Amino acid sequence: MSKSTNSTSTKGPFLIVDGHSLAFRAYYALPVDSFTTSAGQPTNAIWGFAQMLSQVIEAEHPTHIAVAFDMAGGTFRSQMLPQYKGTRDAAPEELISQLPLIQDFLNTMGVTYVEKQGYEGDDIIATLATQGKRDGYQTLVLSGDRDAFQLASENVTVLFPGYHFRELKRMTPEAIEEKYHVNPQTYPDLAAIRGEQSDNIPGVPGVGDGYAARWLNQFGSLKGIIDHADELTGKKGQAFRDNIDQVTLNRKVNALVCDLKLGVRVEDLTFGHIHLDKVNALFDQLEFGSHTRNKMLKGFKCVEDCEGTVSVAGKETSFIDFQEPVLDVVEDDMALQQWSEEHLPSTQASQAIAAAMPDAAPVIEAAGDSAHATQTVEVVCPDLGQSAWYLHAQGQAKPGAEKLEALVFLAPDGHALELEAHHIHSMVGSLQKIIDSRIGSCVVYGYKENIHLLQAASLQLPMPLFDVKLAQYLVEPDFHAADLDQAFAHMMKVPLNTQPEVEQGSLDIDDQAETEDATHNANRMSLRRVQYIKLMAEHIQPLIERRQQFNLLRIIEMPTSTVLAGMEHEGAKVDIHRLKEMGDQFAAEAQDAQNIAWDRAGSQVNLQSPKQLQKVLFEDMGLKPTKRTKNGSYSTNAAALQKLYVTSVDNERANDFLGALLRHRETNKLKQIVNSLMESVNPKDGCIHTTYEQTVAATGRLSSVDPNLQNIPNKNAAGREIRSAFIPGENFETLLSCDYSQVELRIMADLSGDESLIDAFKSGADFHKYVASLVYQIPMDEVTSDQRSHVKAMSYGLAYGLSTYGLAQQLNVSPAEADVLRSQYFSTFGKVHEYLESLVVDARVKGYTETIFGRRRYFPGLASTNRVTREAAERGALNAPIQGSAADIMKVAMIKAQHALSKAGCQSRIILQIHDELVAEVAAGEVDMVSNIITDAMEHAVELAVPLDVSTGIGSDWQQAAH
DNA sequence: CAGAGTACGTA
DNA sequence: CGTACGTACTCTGA
Repeated sequence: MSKSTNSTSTKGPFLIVDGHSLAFRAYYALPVDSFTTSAGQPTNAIWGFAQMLSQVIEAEHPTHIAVAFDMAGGTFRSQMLPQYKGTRDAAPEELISQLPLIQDFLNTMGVTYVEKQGYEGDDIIATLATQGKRDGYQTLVLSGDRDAFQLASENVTVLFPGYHFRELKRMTPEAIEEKYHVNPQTYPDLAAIRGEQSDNIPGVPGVGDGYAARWLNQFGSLKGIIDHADELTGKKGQAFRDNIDQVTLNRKVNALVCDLKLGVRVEDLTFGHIHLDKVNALFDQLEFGSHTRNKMLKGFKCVEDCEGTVSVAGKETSFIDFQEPVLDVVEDDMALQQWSEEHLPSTQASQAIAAAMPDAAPVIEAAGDSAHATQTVEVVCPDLGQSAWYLHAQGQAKPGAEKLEALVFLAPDGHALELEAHHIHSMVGSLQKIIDSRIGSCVVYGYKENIHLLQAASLQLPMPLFDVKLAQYLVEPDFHAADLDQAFAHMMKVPLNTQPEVEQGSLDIDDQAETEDATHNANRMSLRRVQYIKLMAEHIQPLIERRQQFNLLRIIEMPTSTVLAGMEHEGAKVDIHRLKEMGDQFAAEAQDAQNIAWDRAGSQVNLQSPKQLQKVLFEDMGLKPTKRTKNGSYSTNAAALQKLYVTSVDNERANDFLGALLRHRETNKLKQIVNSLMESVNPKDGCIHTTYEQTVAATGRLSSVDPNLQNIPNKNAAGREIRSAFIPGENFETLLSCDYSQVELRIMADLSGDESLIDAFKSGADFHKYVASLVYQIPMDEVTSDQRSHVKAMSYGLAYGLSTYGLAQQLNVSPAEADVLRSQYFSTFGKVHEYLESLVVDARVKGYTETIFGRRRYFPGLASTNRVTREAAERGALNAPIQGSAADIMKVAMIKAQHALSKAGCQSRIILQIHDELVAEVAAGEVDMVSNIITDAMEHAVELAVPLDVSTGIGSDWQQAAH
């Protein structure tokens, strides 16, 4: 129903769409990564466009629609303003390629689109809006271009996408006045003063909407301000006077032409005849999924005269259906038992499902038979809708501070149960029984978080059937949602925080504040979230199935969650006094360095402010800058400072300053690290409980947050000292550290099948020295340390897509020398070269890369016409399968190690993972056994063509355990 | 007060 | 002009 009924117009609404601006907004609002067909055609813009159009049609029921497009080539504006780019010409190729598809889409929708050489879509819109007004239509202009605001009037409303693309703001004259304090007619004056960054139009520097509006209201119009320019005070006034020419030009450019000859009449632009079969055919071609498609078509379907069935692959489907669950109440154990028997899948059914699922450890044994685990039998995931129940735990999942607030169950029959904390406590026994007996058919969002939450109530959560969060990570590793709600919004392509039961709610700008009490609200959220999990699970399960990633999910990711949850829960013990000592010492050194720096600088510069440092170094001291930052300013990073330091020996004051600054940088950083570690120590147990993020790193690695224990200094002696604060826990004796040597290179050797490299690893000799002797064709004992380190850098650079330029810079040699090294290297290891090239080629063909366990990462950037973008994607495609396979292998090793430790009845446990290193705390008398178990698990996580080498060390702290 | 920019720690 | 991360700090503009 139209919301703009307070007008004298009776016809319409007439919807005018700024095609290009909308496509542009959609393109940048939606990740192109997740919207690309298997043939590499990006579809994010068309999807967003269609989605937005559908939403507006559903909400506004327009009777007439026109879509205006820019045409390629300049306009009269680009002639007036040289830096003005016709927005279309400035668009990225990935967007341009979608414009014809958008027009195809409009054709299938029976929507007319209009373009005119030499003019922009804006002018067409202005002309149509003028015609609509003249002919008595209630008119809506859908545009992300603020220039359209000048068209707003009693009968013309501009629909403007907000920060979130799908949130439309109704820009009526009143709304414009409220936001900008000027009327629509004056808006172009304001825009001319302020400028328009997106169109590359500079305004008056330092003057924003506020000042512009103040002046406009004081003098009535831009012309008025110019006439009284002398009266403007302050810096901003002067800035205005300095830029009058620019502003005048801006005003000419942003005036819209409203009397074009378009050859169409509004009455001919009727909307209503949709070619549904063609829409479906196009959407098939674009590989739009069923949920998203139906959601989108829902809007179009409500149009009268529209016949046909919305179908996907010939199958009748329904729209996203938020069926309200039946919320039951149980007060005691008995009722709970009864409820579970009545509504949850039977124990037998759950166990049958569980029986069909392999145990993690044995399957990994099977997978370990071959590096190419994708060839092992793929376990099939049962259809979730029929046989699964859903569990959602609400509360705080931070390790060491876990708190369970509520548990929500959703049964396959639509019955739901919500238990609050006090209930849970009194029913722990029966709850555990229910969970244990039916875990085989349970679906969760975030297994690891759920383990923590349930543990807070003394409940133990065995491995469920399916984890939506991990599944989503496997399907779209480059996307990371902050929470369940965001994940839902993203996966289902619906606006965030929209009440599912309220239709068309997303177009309201005046949200009514919820006045219900907090508890009730929290309950409603929990209930909604468990529904979200169900909908997401049903959406994502077929995708996992189609990609054959259920094994990866079941035998690697989910068991990894178990291991990580344990590590996080136990934490790593630290010597707090030792930390305090070090912190004080670093603080004193930093202070000392700062005093010297301040003395030499002659002022109290903030040494942590690059901006202030630039002034001191390059202005006051007159040093010659070396490197620029990407922003154009002069870099003050360590590398740049080091160079300055070396070249300023004759300038004592500057030299002293730089030396002190470098020292301050280093010690201050260490001070920060120590401080943050101290703040993270849990006072209850003296341990640091990090959180390992299992769904963040796009390659499949883990990351560590709050605090990050994967970047504790290790390169310099001073920093490495911090590791000595990590000690065994109370009932443990020593720390054991095991790390892989050159895993990534070994993976490359295996996957490339390069005999020379394989032999290099099999030889067991000093690897880099051995490789150097091959590359330089000299005996091993003649390899110089320079040669060894150059070859070492080359080897490591391989997996990063290192350029010869970068190599040269790192080795401090000429690019020519680096080039020679590279060709020598590749002629020695020809298959490695071929393999690396093939990674990129394959990724270009398939659109994604794959690790040895079938973990994918998509690279839409490979098809980009932008060199920087494309080459970055190429390096990513080179690196992802290698880094990712190493991550897979480490995960398998962790699972195996933990399995073996518990099987052997060891008390010892893994406490840290740093990508290629595991740290364990070892109980008395277990050193040899644990060392063997972990080493074995790591060495035999998979069998490659080369051995996996693990080096180990023990000590009374982490530093000593290093080797 | 959030976000961009810069810098820097790890594998 | 080297991949993958997380954190701390400053400065700026809504």
